[in-house]
Amino acid sequence: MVTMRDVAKRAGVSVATVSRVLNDSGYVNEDTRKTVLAAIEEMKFKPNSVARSLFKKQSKTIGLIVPDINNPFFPQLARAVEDVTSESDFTVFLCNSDGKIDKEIRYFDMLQQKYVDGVLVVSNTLKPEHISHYNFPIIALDRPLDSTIPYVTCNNYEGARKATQHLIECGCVRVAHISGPENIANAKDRLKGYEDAVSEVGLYDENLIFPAEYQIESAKQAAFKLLTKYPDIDGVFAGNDVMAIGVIKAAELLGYKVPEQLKVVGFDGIEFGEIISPELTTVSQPIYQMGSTAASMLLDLIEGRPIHQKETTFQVELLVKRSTQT
Amino acid sequence: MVTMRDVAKRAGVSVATVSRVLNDSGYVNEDTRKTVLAAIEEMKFKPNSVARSLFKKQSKTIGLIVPDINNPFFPQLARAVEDVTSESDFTVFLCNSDGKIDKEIRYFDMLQQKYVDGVLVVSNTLKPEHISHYNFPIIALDRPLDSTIPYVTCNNYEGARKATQHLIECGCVRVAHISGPENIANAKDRLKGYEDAVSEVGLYDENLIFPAEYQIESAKQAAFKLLTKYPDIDGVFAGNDVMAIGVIKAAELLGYKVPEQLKVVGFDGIEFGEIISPELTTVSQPIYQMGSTAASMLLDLIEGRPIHQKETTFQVELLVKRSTQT
DNA sequence: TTGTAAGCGTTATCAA
DNA sequence: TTGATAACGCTTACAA
Repeated sequence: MVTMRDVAKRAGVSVATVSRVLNDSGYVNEDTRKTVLAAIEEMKFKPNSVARSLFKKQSKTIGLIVPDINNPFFPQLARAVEDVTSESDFTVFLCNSDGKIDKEIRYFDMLQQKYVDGVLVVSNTLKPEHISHYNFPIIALDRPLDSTIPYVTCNNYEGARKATQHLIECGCVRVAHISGPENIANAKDRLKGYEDAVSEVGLYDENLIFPAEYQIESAKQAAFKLLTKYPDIDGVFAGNDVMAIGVIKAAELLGYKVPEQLKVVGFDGIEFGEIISPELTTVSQPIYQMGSTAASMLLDLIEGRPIHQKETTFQVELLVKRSTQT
Repeated sequence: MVTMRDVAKRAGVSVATVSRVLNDSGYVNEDTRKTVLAAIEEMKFKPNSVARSLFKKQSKTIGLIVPDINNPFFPQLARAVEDVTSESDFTVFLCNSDGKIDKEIRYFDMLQQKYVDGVLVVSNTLKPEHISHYNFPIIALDRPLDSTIPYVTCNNYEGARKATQHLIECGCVRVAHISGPENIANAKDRLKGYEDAVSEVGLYDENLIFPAEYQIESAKQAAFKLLTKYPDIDGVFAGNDVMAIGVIKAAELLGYKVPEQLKVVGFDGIEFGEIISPELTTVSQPIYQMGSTAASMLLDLIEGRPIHQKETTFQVELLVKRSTQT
C-alpha cells in the first residue's frame, strides 16, 4: 500500500506538504502542488481513511440498525439512507437487530468502537438510558424512541383512521382489525386510529380486534380464526401490507371473494402491494422520503449544522385499489 | 472517551499489560489480570477499533456491493451475509451500485481506503483488470465475474431448461421467453436454457424471444407487445420473478386467463412470489444459502483458512404453483 | 511477569 | 511557503 510518505519522497517534499495539497489546507506553492498532484496520480495514492479517522475522531461512516432488511419497507429505507449519505461520501453499516434489544445494544457498541459519526435506528425497545451515553448523534426512524431523540415517522393514527373510514364508506358494517404487535408504537397508534373511527359511527366491537405479528403467516392465521368465528365480518384493516396479504390469503382459503364479500386495507405502501391480486388498497407512507429526510438530518447533526426540527411526521395517503372496490 | 491509557492508570499498570489482558496474549499474572479486568469493567472501557485497525491493517469489516438493495432477492442475500459475518464480529458496509461500473469502482476504492478485509460483489460489468490490484479477497455473488475470482451462483441454465420443459409438459406449444438484460450473465444462461429446451422439441421460434429489464414495468410492456403480436402464445418463461409478475399483469390487461389460457413461470423464488395471485410457478434459488456460503468463503479467505472450492454452483428447484396448473 | 518505546498513516502545530 | 514533530489509541518487540 502506498502511503503519504511514499508520495512525499517521490515528490521531493515532506508529508506535511502532501497532506496540505490533499486537504487544500494552508499555503502551498502552485508548482509544488502540481508536483505533488502528479506523484499522487502516478502512484495511484489513496489516503488511508483509518489513519485519518484515528486522528480526526470521525470516520465518514454511519450505522443503520433495522429489525430485518429482509422485511419489505426496510430495503426502501436503506436505499434512501445510502443514497443521501453516499452523496456526502459516507458509508453505511447495515445492522439487523431482529428487534431484540441486546442485539441493538451490541450493534451500538460495535458502531461506537468503529467511530461511526452517527446512527439511524428503527427500534421499539430502546430507551434513552440505553443510548444517551453514546457520543454521536442518533435519529430514530419509523418509530419514535423518546422525546429526547430526534425522529422521523409518519402519521400512523391518522392513516389508520382514514383506512377504517374508507372501509365504512364502502359500506362495511363489521370492520375488523388485525393489529400489529402491541409493543410496537406504530401498531398501537394504528389500533387507536381504528378504534376511534369505528367508535365514531357506533361500530366498535372489541371482538373484532385481533393481534398478530408483522408477517404474512401470522396474519393469515389470525384472520382465519377471526373470520371463522365472525363470518359476518365484511371489512378488515390490517396492521400493515404484509399482514393484509395474509388476510387476503385466509379469505381466499375460506372462500370469501375480495373485494365483493370482504374488503381489505393495508398500511405502508410497499412496492409489492401492487403485485398482489386484487391490488391492495393501502395507506401509503413516503418511505423513501422518510429515509432520506432522516439521513439528511443525521448529516446535519454530524456536520454541526442547525437542524430545523427535531421531529418530522410525514402525512400518509390512502391509495384506493381493487381490494376495496366493488 | 476512555482509552487504554486511562484503564492502565486506574489499574496501576502499563498500557501493554492492559493490551495483553484484552487480547489474551503473552503472560500476565492472574492478580493483575483481575485488577485490569475490574478497571475495564468500572470504566466501561471499549477498545478503539480504529486504532487497532490501523496497526493490524484489518478492520473486521467487509463490503457488500449489490445493484440495488431495493430489488427483492438482494435483501435476502444481504441478510444472509450479515448473519454469517456478524457471527464472527464483522460489520457489513452496504453499497448500491445500480449496476454501474463507475459506482462499483468508487465503492471498491472507498472500501479499500477503509481497510475492509474483503468484499462480496454482485456485478455484471467488473473485469479482473478492474479489481485485481485490491489487496483484499473478493468473491462474486450471484453472477460470476471471471474464472480468477471465486464465486457463488446457481445453475441458471439448468433452471431455465426445467422451467421451459415444465411449460411444454403442461401442453404449451407456443412458449415465449421474456429475457433479462443481455449483458447480465445469468440472463444469458437462462436464455440458453430456454432455447435448448424449445429446440429439443422443435418449438423454437426466435420471434418469441423478447428482451427486457429485470423490472415489472419493463417486462409488462414487453409481454404486452409480444402477446399482441403473437396471440397464440400459451406459455411464457420470464427472466425472473419480478418480470413474471409484469407478464401476468400484461396478460390480465389483455384478457388472458392465467393459467387457463396462458401459463407463466418465473425464476428466483423470491419470497413474494407466493403473494401474487395466481401464485407463481418459479425456479427457486437457495438465496439465503448462496449468501451465507459466499460470506463463509470470504471469512475463510480473510482468516487464511484453506477454501474448499473456488466455485460453488447451487442447484435450483422447480416450484410448481398455480400459475401453470390448470 | 511487566514496562518502554516504536510504529500503524494521517493531521495540525509550530518553527524555520 | 515548507518541514519537523507530536499527537490519535492501539499492538508488539524487546528489555528489564
